[in-house]
Amino acid sequence: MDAAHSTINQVLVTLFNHILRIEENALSFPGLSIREVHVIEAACEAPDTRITALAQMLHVTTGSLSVAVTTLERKGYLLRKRREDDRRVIDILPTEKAKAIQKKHIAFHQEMIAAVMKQLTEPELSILVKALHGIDSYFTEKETQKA
Amino acid sequence: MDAAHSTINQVLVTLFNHILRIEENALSFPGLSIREVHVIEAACEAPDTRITALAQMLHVTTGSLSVAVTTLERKGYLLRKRREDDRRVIDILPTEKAKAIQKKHIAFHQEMIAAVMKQLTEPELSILVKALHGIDSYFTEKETQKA
DNA sequence: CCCAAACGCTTTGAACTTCAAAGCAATTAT
DNA sequence: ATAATTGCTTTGAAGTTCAAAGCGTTTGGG
Repeated sequence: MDAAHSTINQVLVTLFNHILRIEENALSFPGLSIREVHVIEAACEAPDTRITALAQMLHVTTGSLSVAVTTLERKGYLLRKRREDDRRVIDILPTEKAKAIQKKHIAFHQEMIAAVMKQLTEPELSILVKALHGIDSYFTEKETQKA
Repeated sequence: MDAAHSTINQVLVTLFNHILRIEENALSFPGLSIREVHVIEAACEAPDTRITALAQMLHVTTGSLSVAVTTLERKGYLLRKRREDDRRVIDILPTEKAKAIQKKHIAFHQEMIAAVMKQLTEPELSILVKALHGIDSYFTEKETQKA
């Protein structure tokens, strides 16, 4: 492969690995595993969402999520609320404690984006967005093929 | 936050999640978990590496890696080779079967990069590389702070 | 030279995560 | 009414990870 090819590959791979590990550090809270933090975040981003839907977002089975919600409820981060119009359905609600976690996550993202933008001019930024969009739509296509 | 800010955040987050899931699909082989595939890849990228060093690369304990190597050896992907000059040390070697897995991983990357490059002009590409580098160095800095 | 300390890997036991499948309660359709 | 479906929970098994203990090998101090 040619030089540009290999450069892009390199930088994408290392960046990706970096983000994975840094996010793990940024999102480590005492008494919470990474998985649990992800559940909390999903519940914050989509409050009043039922177990099944939340499980789909997180790509786990409802059984797995049910277990996770139980422990997070016990730890004081989530609440179960039975729907009155259909009492089979249970909505998940984040507590204030959960929202505090989410707030730190958002701050982490803000900081990251600010670091990116600081280094680029206006036109460079739009090229970056275009490129990332392009990559993403490629992947979206790929994924819908599989499914 | 302003529009550019939120756009970049959006596209980075969705792209990141896409890559995570797509790579899981692309790298799913019958009889191998994602973790196992990652161990195989590390062993291919750094052949003749001792257990301890490989464990550090993968960010797991030597105990965990020892277990993983045992099962991958049993499945025919890795080999243990005791060093003659220091018989405490064990190097890990990939078998041909492991290299075949790695080959598919590389092909996946090639395809991904090709998709990116196809959508951008030469100067756009260099801006992308610059931007990604910038993000990465920001993270590298962050990480060394923690450590 | 010998023995203690250090080193490198493996084993073990516990904790956690996840899933598939079975179970239970509520709703819908026949 | 009651059978089928839906939504969530429970259960049992498998996989992953870690800390700590264990075992063989090497190194260093006396």
